[in-house]
Amino acid sequence: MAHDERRLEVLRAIVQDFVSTNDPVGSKALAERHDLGVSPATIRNDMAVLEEQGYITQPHTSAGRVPTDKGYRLFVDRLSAVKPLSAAERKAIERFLDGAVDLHDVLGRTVRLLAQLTRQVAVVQYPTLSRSAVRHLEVVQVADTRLLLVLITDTGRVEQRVVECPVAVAGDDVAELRTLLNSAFGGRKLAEAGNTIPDLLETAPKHLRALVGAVSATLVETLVEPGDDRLVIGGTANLTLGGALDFPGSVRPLLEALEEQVVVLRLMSEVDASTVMVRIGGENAHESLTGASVVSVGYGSAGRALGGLGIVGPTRMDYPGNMAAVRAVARYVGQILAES
Amino acid sequence: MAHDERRLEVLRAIVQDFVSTNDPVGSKALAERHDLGVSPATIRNDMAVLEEQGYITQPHTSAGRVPTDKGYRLFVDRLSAVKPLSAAERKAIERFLDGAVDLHDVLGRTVRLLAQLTRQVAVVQYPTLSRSAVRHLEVVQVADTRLLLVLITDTGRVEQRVVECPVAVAGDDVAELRTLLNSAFGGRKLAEAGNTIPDLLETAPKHLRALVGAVSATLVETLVEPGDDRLVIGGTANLTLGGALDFPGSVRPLLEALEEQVVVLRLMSEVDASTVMVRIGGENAHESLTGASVVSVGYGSAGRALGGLGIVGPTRMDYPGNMAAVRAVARYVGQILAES
DNA sequence: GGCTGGCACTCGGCCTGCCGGAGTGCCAGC
DNA sequence: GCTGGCACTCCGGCAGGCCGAGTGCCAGCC
Repeated sequence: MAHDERRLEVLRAIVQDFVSTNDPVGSKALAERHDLGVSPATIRNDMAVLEEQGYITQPHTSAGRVPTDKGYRLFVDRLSAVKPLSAAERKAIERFLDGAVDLHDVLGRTVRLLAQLTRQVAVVQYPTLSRSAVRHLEVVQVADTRLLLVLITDTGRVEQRVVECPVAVAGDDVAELRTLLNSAFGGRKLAEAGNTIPDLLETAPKHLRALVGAVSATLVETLVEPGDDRLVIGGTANLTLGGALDFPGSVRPLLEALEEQVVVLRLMSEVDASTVMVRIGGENAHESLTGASVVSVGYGSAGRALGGLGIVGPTRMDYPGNMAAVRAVARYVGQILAES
Repeated sequence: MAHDERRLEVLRAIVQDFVSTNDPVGSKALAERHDLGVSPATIRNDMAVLEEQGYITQPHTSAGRVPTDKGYRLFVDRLSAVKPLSAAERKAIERFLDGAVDLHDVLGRTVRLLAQLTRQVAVVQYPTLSRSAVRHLEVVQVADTRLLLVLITDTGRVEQRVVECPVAVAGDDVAELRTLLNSAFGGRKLAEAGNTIPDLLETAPKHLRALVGAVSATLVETLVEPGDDRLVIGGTANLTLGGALDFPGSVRPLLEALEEQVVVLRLMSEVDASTVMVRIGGENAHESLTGASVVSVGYGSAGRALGGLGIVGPTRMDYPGNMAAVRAVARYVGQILAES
């Protein structure tokens, strides 16, 4: 029905206006700014229906309307077209990310870029260890019974762990251990590494067994634990952009949740490499995020999500623009990591 | 003179009261809360003098007095006794930092600990590369003409760089290169590494010269550039603790400066391992910090400062307490890093 | 000479009442 | 089913007045 059509059009107009002005939007202003072809009075009727259906709400009588979480949801699902990035923005992405010297640098630049592009808080997860493969394992002796195990993944991530050995380690053993480990784990996905350990223990020369056992135990602990996933966060200053308007309960709990990382990591673990995920306000499981929206997507190459990245901001955000930015940045990061 | 004595005592009382209550403090309240042995009227006279000398100021007529930067400076220099940490706090430091698995973890815990202890923003610098020594250099081939150089320092820091080689690298060359590099740089301070390069180039087997050249160039670039120093920041949520009172111009510029890192890195480069440095308000060179105070100190072992750590907060802070916390944490971190 | 109590003064914060504007809901008419 | 008109509501800002906190100054006292 043309009737419902227009009502959705009104909702779209409300969302757009409210996002850009940050003021509750009234029927008159809507009629002026948008070519809806009807009078304010008619719009009022539509608004009353929209409010009854729960898509919009009034902060108080005689204020304009504001979209609810449900309203934003409908907007994102049905009313927003994908907004292509401007040429300048594409250029900025390239300029920003090219010339990064290592993974740390790539992700650091990514988070700054995303924050700048979207004017929101940006979050980038390091490539998940469990989905990465071993490029190289290095063993360095630091003391008689203490080794430093350095893991280098195919995504360029480097992790280190100190391994306490049950017995003193001879100098020659280190080299032997190194080749042993690399031939056992090299090229393998870390998620599968656990399976090869029994084999490895069996075939290892006797004098190395204890050593191999200790080292592989550490290795497995390091990668099985999802708590070892890392996060880079940037643009927190953007939280204060909208004054106290965007986050009525102050930005404090949000900052705390971001620093805690646990909450955000859980979010990132749900990403998918092909579709941008949007969680609006109350859709977020964790309480500290119920006043915020999260736009996230996985990055990686060939459909394999290495990790997630995204933004966190007020529910009053430019969804189409931010979704486009997040997707574009993720693609580019995926490319860069595939190259190196 | 007993006269001046008391005036300083009044200043101390003002600082203490203002820090704990966040309200401008008046003569009457001062006389009640502190045993100054004189009447409010006398205190008023002293306050008038202190104000004339620039140690305190009135936000407006008929409000109490508030210390100026100069007042805090005098307080820190002459009026504050070192406040020993409570047993519980010492315990907390140990509990928090023990059990860290690697450098990243140690510094991450440190920053959380400091933020929690002081209720301010905490900043921890990674051990400076130039002051560290090479524990091990690892070379991994990623492509025909591309090597991954991994540097492990004696402080447990791991850095990686991709090296583009002028010629294709043979598999055997990698192992040779590795031993060569390690015998040349192993155990050496990175700051001196540059000097050994000419020697190294001369003694290197001919077929490796180009390779060695490329690798050592990357190595030097990595360590000479101070921009490669890293920072961990935590507790930014604490900036919002005092409401809008502590940072009238909003916390925005401060958050931006912290994320920028450059400003903070410069601060950290000036630390000294033996004395806690306090910069109050306008004493900070950078404009974004003129409304804040910084308490910092170097950490390390045996007088050698590996890096800096500290806190950033409002000028209205508990200087003695924060100085004690910063010093204690730095000591403990130094110990832990010396052990590993 | 320095301290003290008293007193007049200042000024910000808060509460009150008031008004205008924005926006709504409803209704009758087209 | 849309539209113009109208009465109603309620927020936000403004002016005025009061109160309290705090000061500066002065005369008197030790």
